[in-house]
Order: sequence, then structure tokens, then C-alpha cells
Amino acid sequence: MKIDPEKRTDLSAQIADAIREAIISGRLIVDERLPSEAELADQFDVSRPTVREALKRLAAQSLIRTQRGATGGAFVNRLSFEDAYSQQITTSTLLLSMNAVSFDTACEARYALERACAPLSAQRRSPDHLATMRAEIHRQSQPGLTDEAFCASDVAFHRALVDGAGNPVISYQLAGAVEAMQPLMNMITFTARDRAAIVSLHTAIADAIEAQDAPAADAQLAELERYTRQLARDVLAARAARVSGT
Amino acid sequence: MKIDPEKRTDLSAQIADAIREAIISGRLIVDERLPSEAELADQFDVSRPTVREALKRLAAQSLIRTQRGATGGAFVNRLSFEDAYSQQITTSTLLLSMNAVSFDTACEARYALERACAPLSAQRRSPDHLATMRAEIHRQSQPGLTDEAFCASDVAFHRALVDGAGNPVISYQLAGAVEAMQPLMNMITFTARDRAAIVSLHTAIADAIEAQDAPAADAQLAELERYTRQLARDVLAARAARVSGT
DNA sequence: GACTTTTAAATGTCTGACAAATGAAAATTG
DNA sequence: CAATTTTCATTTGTCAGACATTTAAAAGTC
Repeated sequence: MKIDPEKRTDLSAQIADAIREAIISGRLIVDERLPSEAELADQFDVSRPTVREALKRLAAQSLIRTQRGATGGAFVNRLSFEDAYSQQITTSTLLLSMNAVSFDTACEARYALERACAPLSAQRRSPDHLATMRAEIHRQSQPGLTDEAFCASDVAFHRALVDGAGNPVISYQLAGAVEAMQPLMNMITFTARDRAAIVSLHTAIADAIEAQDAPAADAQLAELERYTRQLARDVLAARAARVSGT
Repeated sequence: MKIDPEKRTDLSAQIADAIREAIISGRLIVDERLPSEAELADQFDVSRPTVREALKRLAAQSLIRTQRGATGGAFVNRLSFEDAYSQQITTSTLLLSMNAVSFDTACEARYALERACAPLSAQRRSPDHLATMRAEIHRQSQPGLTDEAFCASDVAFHRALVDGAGNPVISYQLAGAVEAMQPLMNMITFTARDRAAIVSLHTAIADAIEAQDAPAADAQLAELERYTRQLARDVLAARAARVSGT
């Protein structure tokens, strides 16, 4: 554990890689304590600040946690689903915004994956998830709601639908696909008519889930996808026309 | 940009959060240069090592890159799909291994999501993806292949299937679901008969994709899921019997 | 025995310094 | 003047040493 050749990368990056590899391979297990910073500095033959930079890299990925005090130190962290969710959402959001991913592409991905868990959701939906979906539908139909709040509620509705599948791995994988759409949807202005149409489709979806009617849920999701993509096309076209017509 | 209240978190974490927020919100755009470490230390009223720890945290998430020299510094990084892939895979793999996710749960998630992109893949599949699938099938049918290599080839086959959908967002979202299964699959020993059955199903899937027959692809994937889950159950049951019988 | 104090170990932070890389400006040369 | 070389300032990478803070266990006290 002291390999620092003449690579062209940072020492702190090399050390972080070495420790990360040890965690992934299982040589370091959950809740195991790493050597102290001073000991690591000795082992890798670098200074303590360099070790600290490496540890901060790992902390940023929630791979370790640190604790001060006599029995403190750096411990291998059990990566929780919650931690993974937020990382997933951050990465997905940035990926979409930085690579100019089209609304259409992101939308297609989102609905393709959501439709995949609709059958499971229909089969296993709990009263809890149904209540959340109904509550969000109610919020969406209230007048005076800002577009942003409408989008946020839309995301919450779809999250409940996904979580209804009762499979935490699916919930995790779809967290990014569902939440990263929000910034893109925020670019759309929803007319009262649009909102009514979406609320109606959401209601139909919730009804289908409640009735455990998977094919109906799939059909309504497909229709919602079609409507959303058409809406985005219209809004973008109108915006383009306004710009060129100035 | 100088808010460091009496929180109970690290200063470096607070600074990293502030800069990350600026990137996500768009106040810092791609390729923009951050102030030098000395300037950041001044602005946040902390020392340079503390700023450096914050920057390393961001670098670990590929949010920034650093460059030495006269015109160097830290730059907002365009998060590439490739970077996002590997982060996604690392996180998914750790999430599954650290939380004792059952084979069944992970398998259900993987196939539910894969089946979601089968129709798109059938519609858009390129000769490239088909060739990859055929090549992996061929590899899988060669005798003398280790179980590990067989699993790796299996992952490559499924990756090609997913990539065939031609939607980079889908490919990104599913990278974790597909690749994180590999360590779990590596715990299974495949008999010659098992391998033959899997190869046969893979061939049927590739045929369906080539024929652009989405329903057939879906059916074969469902069958492959059923077979894989049954296989895992059998292997685990046999292992449990052997342990209790000792 | 219960409570308080001390102490040691560990991380968090700071100061100051030097090394190395790198591009641009300045000096040199044909 | 143009091309090349040299110098140089800027910035990150690394190090050494120090002090502050937190924490739990050990020692001491009633």
C-alpha cells in the first residue's frame, strides 16, 4: 500500500484511487476504520495535507465519513440509498444541462423507464403511494400555482409512481431520470388548459394504479408522454417564431 | 460569496457546497475559470489548504478540473457522459454490495428497465450494436470460458442492447443497473447446460432486435429474467443445503 | 459508586515555504 | 524584421510544523 509511481496525476488522486479500490474490492469493509491521517501519510510517504485532500475526495462521494475525537478517524461509510439518490440527481441534472440534451431525448428516457415500473407499481401500490399521488394531483389543480411549483408537484407525483413499485433499486435508478427533467420542464409555460389536461391524465394514471390495471396505466403514461413532448415542441416553436419575428 | 456561519460542518464542505451550488444554478458556466486558490481563500476568509480540500471534493465529482501554470487554475468541467457512466457504475455497485440487496431485487430492477428500452432498441438498432451482440454471444458459447468472463460478456451483451436504443440518457441511467449486477452474477456458477440456455435466449433476443420485433424481444427478455432468477434461487438453495448439511 | 477532571488521540485549520509547470513577455540572434 | 531562446510571473502541487477543537477513556475526587 505504498505505490506512488511517476504518474502524471496528483498524489492525492492516486491515494484516493488506491483507497477507493480497496473499498470496492472489499478489502476495506463497512464501518472499518482507516489508519489515522498521520499513519496514512507515513504509509504513502506523503505529507498530511496531501492525505487529507485524498480523504476529502472520498468523502465527497460518501465513501468515507470522518469523526473527530479520541476514537475518531475516517471510517468506510455504508452508502445509503438516500446518499445515492442525491448524488444521482445532482449528476443527472448537470449532465443534462451541460450537454444540451434535448427535451425530447430526456423525455423519451424518462417515460420509457417510468412505463417499465408501472406494472410493478400497479401490482404492489400501497395506500401511502396512492395518497401521495392524489395529494399532488390536488395541488396541481389549484389555481394560482406558479409554473415552478406545478413542475415540482409533477416530479413528486412521478416519484410516488416509481416508488410504488416497491423496489429500492428501481427508485434509485429512476431518481435521476425523473428529477433531472424538472429544470427542463421549468422552461415551459403551462396554460390553464395544459394543466387541466395533465391533471386529467395524472388522475387516469392514479386510477389505473389503484385498480391494478397495468395496461391502462401504461396507455395513460404513453399518452402523457405524447402530450408533454407535443407541448414542448409547441412552446419551443412559438419561442423561435417570436425571436425571428422581432 | 463569503458565507461561513457557525455550522457544524467542515469549512471545506461548506465552500464546496457553495461552489457546487453556483455551478448547478448556472452562475458558473462550463469552462469558466474560478478565482485562484489564494483569491478564494481571501473571499471565504479561510486558508489555502481549506480551499484546496474544497476543490478536491468538487474534482472528485468531475465538477471542476485543475491545470497548473501561468494561465492555470480551476475550471468548471463539462460533465461528460463517460464520466457520468463511471460514477454511476461505481455508486450502483457499492450501493448493492453495501446494503445487501438481494439478487432478486437487483435482477427485477435490471430486467424491468431493460425491457423498457427493448422496443426502442428494436426500432433503431444499428449494425454496430447487432454485431456487438452477436460477438458476445459467440464468446459466451466458447468452452473453457471462466464464469467471470462469461458474466463480463453477459454485461457487454446487455450494454449493447441498451445502447441500441440510441438514447444516451437511457444508456447513462441503465449503466448502473446493468453493470452493478456483475458482482452478484459472479457469485453464481454456470453449468454447461445453464450457459447453453442463456446463449439460446440471447440469440433469440438478438434475432428479435434484428427483425425489429419488439414484442418478441420483450417476451425473450422476460423469459431470460425468469430463468436467471430461478437459477439464482437454485444455486443459493443448494449452497444453503450444503452449509446446513456439513 | 457516581461524578468531575485530566489527558491523550484524532481531525480541523492556519502559516509559511518551496517545487514544478506553463504560458507570456522580454531578450537575443540570424 | 522575424524567429528563436530566455526569463519571469502566476498558479497549482507538496511539504513541515504548529495550534485549536472535539471526543472518549482514564484518573482522580467526593
